[in-house]
Amino acid sequence: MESIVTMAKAEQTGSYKGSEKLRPEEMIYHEMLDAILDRRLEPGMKLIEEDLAKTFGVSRARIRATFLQLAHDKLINLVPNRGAFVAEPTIDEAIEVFSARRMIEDGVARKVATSMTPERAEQIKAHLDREHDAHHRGDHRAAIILSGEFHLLLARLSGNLVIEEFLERLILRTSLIIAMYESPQPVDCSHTEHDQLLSALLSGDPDVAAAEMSRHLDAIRDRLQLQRPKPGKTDFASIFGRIPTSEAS
Amino acid sequence: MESIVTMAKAEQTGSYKGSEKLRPEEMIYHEMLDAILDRRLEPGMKLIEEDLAKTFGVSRARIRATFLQLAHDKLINLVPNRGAFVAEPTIDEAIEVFSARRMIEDGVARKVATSMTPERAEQIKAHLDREHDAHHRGDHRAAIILSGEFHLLLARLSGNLVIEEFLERLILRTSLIIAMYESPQPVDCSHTEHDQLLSALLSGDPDVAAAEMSRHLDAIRDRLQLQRPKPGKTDFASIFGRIPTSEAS
DNA sequence: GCTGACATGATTGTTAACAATTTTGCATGC
DNA sequence: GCATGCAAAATTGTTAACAATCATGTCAGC
Repeated sequence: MESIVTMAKAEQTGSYKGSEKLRPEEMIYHEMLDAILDRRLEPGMKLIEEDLAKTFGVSRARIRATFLQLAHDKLINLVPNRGAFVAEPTIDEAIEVFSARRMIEDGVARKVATSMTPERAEQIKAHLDREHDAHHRGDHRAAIILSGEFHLLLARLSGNLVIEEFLERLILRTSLIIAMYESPQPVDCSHTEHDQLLSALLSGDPDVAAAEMSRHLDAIRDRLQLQRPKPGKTDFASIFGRIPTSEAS
Repeated sequence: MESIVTMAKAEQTGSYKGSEKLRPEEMIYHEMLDAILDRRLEPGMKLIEEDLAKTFGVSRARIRATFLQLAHDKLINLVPNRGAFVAEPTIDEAIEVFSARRMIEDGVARKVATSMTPERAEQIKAHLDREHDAHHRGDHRAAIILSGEFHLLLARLSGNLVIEEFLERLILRTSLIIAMYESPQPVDCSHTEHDQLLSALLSGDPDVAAAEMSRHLDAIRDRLQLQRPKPGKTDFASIFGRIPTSEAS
């Protein structure tokens, strides 16, 4: 899996679709990923097998296999005999994802800080340039994806493939969470925070690096509107503040 | 997912098979999991769809879906047009799994140590009793599984579902690694180490707890024979100490 | 005796049709 | 007007057959 990387690469060149020769199964997975993170597929939306099969020109069997992958990454929900729905991460889930990330990425920051080399520093700086660029272009979506890839880059530099893969999944979930809960006027300051993070990493002090990472992740979380559930299309319970018992309007 | 828990429960009562009414898809997943961890399915073994389908009395489609799940947990390898094979974790993979576990479980130990209550202590002690019991019964397999469940219990007490699920996968992989690389005469002292871990957790000091956890995980790893690859059935390269070029006997 | 092409069998990949289930719409009765 | 039951449509779940691919064994040629 290197979806985020692939996506970010595509962001640079423009469109993601068909920019590389992927096997159809991977292509479909990435297309759907793309659509979910881009909110063309809204949280809660029903995903009908046959429609998707026709859209992509493949059989339902392949769609079902893709569903299993997406469900494993918790980007969709699979309900027996009911079908597949774009995931709607709850506030509790969102909080747990950030908590898990802090737990893991503290360790990542520690390792990266204590194994820093000029070469690696350059790698990180090069990535930060791309982030700044996307931000100044006003390309919000590219900024979110590159921001995720920044964290993935650090995981890679930490030198543990297992952690890297796991974090990739968490970052995808985070992107979905951000898409769901971001403020109406997105105050996207993460690129500044990434600069500060680089400084902390360059200090070589693992405690400083970990503290900065925690602060950064908390900041992302706190910029979200995690106070009340953002009502989905039919979330009457939260709209009217009570458990739905009948269909009263 | 609560496979390990389910399996451990079954261990108590005796056989795992069919001890609970699971949906057939879950049943098959658990049966295969069971067989892999129990080494009835040896690492590298080919898994033929039709044979398994007949064995379990289901269609190939369901077997294929199960394969996707197992492959996602890295318990089998899926090779296009070739089929499914029981995973053969390499030494490097094994080391990375332990490294990742240390990274995560250090944090788990910290959290559990700082949130200990008499009730939770009792929960842990009760589990340790079961471990000792299995050990004195000489039930090696139950001991391995309960040992894994001990770590999973701590993850649960740490209060993060994301971490818990991730760690469950890593523990499953660890079980496979242990099955592959354990010493001929298994010196299974982990139950003693778990006692020490409990002491460290009860101290309430997060640093002490984390240090003990690291020591424990390193100890498990160091008890394995991770120096040279354990030859599979047809690993002539390691048997004869050279690259295979022809079929010379 | 060894190499390589070829045919054969085994296995995976794919498709389409059928069965089971759920959802939707409509009519009926209160 | 509203709930209930029923029928129809839509959708998922399952199966079996077919196509494509890979592994194996055989045999001609050198």
